[in-house]
Amino acid sequence: MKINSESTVPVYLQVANEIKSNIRDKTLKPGDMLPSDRVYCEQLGVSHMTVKKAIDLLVNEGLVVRKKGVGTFISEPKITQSLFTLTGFTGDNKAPGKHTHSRILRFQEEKPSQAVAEKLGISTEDSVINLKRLRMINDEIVALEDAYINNKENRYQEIMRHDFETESLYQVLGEKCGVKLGRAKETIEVSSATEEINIQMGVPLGRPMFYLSRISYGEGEEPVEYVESVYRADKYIFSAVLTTP
Amino acid sequence: MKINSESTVPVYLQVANEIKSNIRDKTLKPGDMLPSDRVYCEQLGVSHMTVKKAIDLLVNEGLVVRKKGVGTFISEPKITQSLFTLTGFTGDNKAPGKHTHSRILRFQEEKPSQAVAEKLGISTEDSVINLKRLRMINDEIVALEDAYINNKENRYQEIMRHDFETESLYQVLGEKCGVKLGRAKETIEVSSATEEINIQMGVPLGRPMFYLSRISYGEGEEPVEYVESVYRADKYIFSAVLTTP
DNA sequence: TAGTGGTCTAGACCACGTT
DNA sequence: ACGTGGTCTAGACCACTAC
Repeated sequence: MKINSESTVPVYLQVANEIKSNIRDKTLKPGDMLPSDRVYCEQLGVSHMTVKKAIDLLVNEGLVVRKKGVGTFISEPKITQSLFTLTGFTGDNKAPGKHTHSRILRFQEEKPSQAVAEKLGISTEDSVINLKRLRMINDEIVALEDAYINNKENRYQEIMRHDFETESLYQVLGEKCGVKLGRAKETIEVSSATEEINIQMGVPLGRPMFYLSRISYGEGEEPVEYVESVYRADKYIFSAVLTTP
Repeated sequence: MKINSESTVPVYLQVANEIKSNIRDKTLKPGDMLPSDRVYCEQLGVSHMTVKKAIDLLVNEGLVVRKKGVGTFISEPKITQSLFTLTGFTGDNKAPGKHTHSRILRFQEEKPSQAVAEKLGISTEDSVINLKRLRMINDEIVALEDAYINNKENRYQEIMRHDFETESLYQVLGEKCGVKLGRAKETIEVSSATEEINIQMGVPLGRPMFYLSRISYGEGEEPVEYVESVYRADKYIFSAVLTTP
């Protein structure tokens, strides 16, 4: 447990590696608390800022989680989710000891923005249903989903009569609206948490996040929904089974 | 262009937003250089460390790129790549004014590790061909690919006779080995750049990266290759077309 | 040589959660 | 009240790049 300040390797990196090996050696388990920043300062003889930078590295790797006023903890393993399934978020996360629910942030019929209208192949005078939900697993916010359902000619008006805190959108679409989703185009990128994400999801600013964008089509190739989602990158692994045509 | 130090909004965030709006207002184009850290310090009346933290935010968002001893520059837009295509990296990035090539880091026949053998459904006594390549677009390193090809009973020995700095692995597999890839299982997660990535790809430590893992199967459902890839998250958007069975 | 970004310190103050 | 992490400073030194 020594820092070599003569080394070309930055001190904060030496500290980060030191803590990493501490984690491995002592076989700390998920949920365990680490020594505080100040303890590391004394033990390693470096400044507060340097320890902070080192631990920030581990946070961005998803190894540990910091809680203001409480401490730093070894984080839980990541969740694996299919990129696209008919069951969606709800069905995808059915497992023993794991319960999911949603908090609705917005649920209304409206006229689409130009961008949304283009994605759905409709006009800005048509109707869409906007459903914006926080997604939770075991009461922890893990994702934010902002869905726009193509409601041209009020074809899916039925949707407005459901409660999506508990019901699954895909289930209602399939069972009540008679739409089978056959195909989807999806893009995935990484960006950092915006102020809105910070407020809505409680994720610190600048933390890397998955940004997914998806257009789902019915069996007749007509666009049914356009979704923009943000997932916590420290908690998710996405999986896909791909076939070549 | 003022900083309100009384605000509950952290100064570094105000600075980051200030710079963001500067970027938008002055319509700086990709490749343009930003004012130096010290200029921002004076203009905004904040310390070096605070400006650095603000700009680090933008760097992690992929908005700007820092070059040691040179300056900070507006970054180029992201590359979109399919999650899985038969053409692979080479074919996927064929576009006017865009040329791709590879640098081979390792290319050898060997006995697989336990982990690789399991993925390919073979024994550690069988043979695999390990092909590790840096992937470049316009001479810039954008990915590192580490592929293990199932060479049980020397079925694809042919591969060793090719030069994968210029040739495409999938093309050789298809045309010379008579293997058509029919299906693939892929996982995608985000983690930060390790020391190896830092050295091999020249990406600063801790920067978020896409980590992809893929097993590709031939038409007879036998595993053909196992690949672990790392992509620069500031440069890539992945896209997929998904179908429900 | 001059300018750039990168690291580091010692100490300050804050907001937060637990006790 | 106390300990936690979060922010911020003023100044220092370094390594790198360009001229």
